[in-house]
Amino acid sequence: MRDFTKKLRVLLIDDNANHLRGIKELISLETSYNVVGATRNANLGLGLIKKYHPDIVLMDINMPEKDGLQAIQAINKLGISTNILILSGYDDSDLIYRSMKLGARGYVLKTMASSKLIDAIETVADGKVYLPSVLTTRFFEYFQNAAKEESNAFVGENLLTTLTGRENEVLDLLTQGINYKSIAEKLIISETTVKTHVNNIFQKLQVNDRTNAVLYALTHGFKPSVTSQSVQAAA
Amino acid sequence: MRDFTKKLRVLLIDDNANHLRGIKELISLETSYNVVGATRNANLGLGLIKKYHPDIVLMDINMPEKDGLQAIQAINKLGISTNILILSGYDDSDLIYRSMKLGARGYVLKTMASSKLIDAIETVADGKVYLPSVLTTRFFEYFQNAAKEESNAFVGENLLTTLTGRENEVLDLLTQGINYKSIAEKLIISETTVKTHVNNIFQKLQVNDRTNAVLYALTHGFKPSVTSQSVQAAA
DNA sequence: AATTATCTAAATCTAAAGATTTAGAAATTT
DNA sequence: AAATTTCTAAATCTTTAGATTTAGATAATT
Repeated sequence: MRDFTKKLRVLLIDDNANHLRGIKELISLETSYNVVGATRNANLGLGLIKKYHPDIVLMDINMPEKDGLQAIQAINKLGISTNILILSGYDDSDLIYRSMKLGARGYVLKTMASSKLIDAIETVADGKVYLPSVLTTRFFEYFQNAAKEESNAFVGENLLTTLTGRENEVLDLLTQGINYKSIAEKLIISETTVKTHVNNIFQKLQVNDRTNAVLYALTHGFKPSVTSQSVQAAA
Repeated sequence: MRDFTKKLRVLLIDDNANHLRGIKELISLETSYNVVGATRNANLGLGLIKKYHPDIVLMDINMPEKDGLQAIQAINKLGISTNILILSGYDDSDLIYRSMKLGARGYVLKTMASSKLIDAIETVADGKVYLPSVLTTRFFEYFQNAAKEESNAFVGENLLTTLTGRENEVLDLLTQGINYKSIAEKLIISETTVKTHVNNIFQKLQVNDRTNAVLYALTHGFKPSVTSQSVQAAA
């Protein structure tokens, strides 16, 4: 959670000197903000971020070539908990999408009212995400599709529930592509016992070989019941 | 896209008679809306939806028991292009999450200003999604996690790119858990040829058996290059 | 024209996987 | 106490799977 007793430290990156000045003035009007730096160059910006660890980086995406997107990646690779808010002149849904995918936390159009910009800064500083509604829709629909696929994995009875604890352990190792011998070593039981378990698994999952057992497991939400895992770690 | 020459047909469902009346009046003030029905019962609402095919269903989620969530599912099962906007007294992030997962397109708190409600209706009617910022963040982060996992599948060189066309076809069938004999039949080549291909695949993917080949394929974004698929469909 | 990549195929072999039956020990449930 | 489930194990057998070598026919490239 954000500390409201301290001023928000903001860094500006915009290759257009006029914009840079304008935004700086606009933000300086807010008493709760502190502009720790302003630069026209993405690389210089990176250095300043390393130096000052700002809470928010306000960055223009329409900088020389595709520097903007690369800068987002570079900033996130620093491992600093800085939230990136993108400023853009264009309402390009695909550009926003890519920016967000690379790790930006908000997107504001330059044509928007300045109150919206403050709104966005507050939202992003608060750890939340600020997006145009078109993009909210896009991300949501991505989620909904994934949720649908996920639920498809659970239609009908899930045969995985019929497996015993030991069978789950064996299936876990099968899904890692391990052969009988190694499974026996890992579980410290004989190879014939493993075969017995595997055959029981096949019958329960109604398959005839390990490949289909693994495929069944992966498409039906198999999650190993992390039993003896810690013990095996040493092996 | 929405047809702006026609009035938006809105249906209301809220078990509280006072709320129902209030919302109805509020919406009736808007000249571009047309309330085609208002009911206090979710089941009755379902009937009205079937009858009138409204553009928007404004529904209270806090109805008797968990009827609200079930109603969302029921409405979507009708296969009618109705957009559901949820009204709720509680700012319960998890309830919103589940509502949206089940197919709602927007969520508005009853404590919000009426202008926000109109905003939400417009947004949802426009085919977009309307969400509180907390939820926007949640959905976005879901997306970002997925995107990260996806990109993890492509770190380093992807050995899948070294496969020839035929090898891709064979691998495709391997990932379906099919054995040598059936693969040979499907591709109308001899079993020994299939073995040759499979061995070449193993070497290229640096694995020793089909299970690991399949696992490699699945974790590295393998998408069969849909070549002779149509031909095999008959087999 | 020569080289290389790809697809095809056979033969041979070894190793691994899978099927099936039987059975004892321990833990759980009825 | 009796019955059932689970985990263990062996023996035996059949069937795939996988490794390796060799090689002819096209197709694509240089």
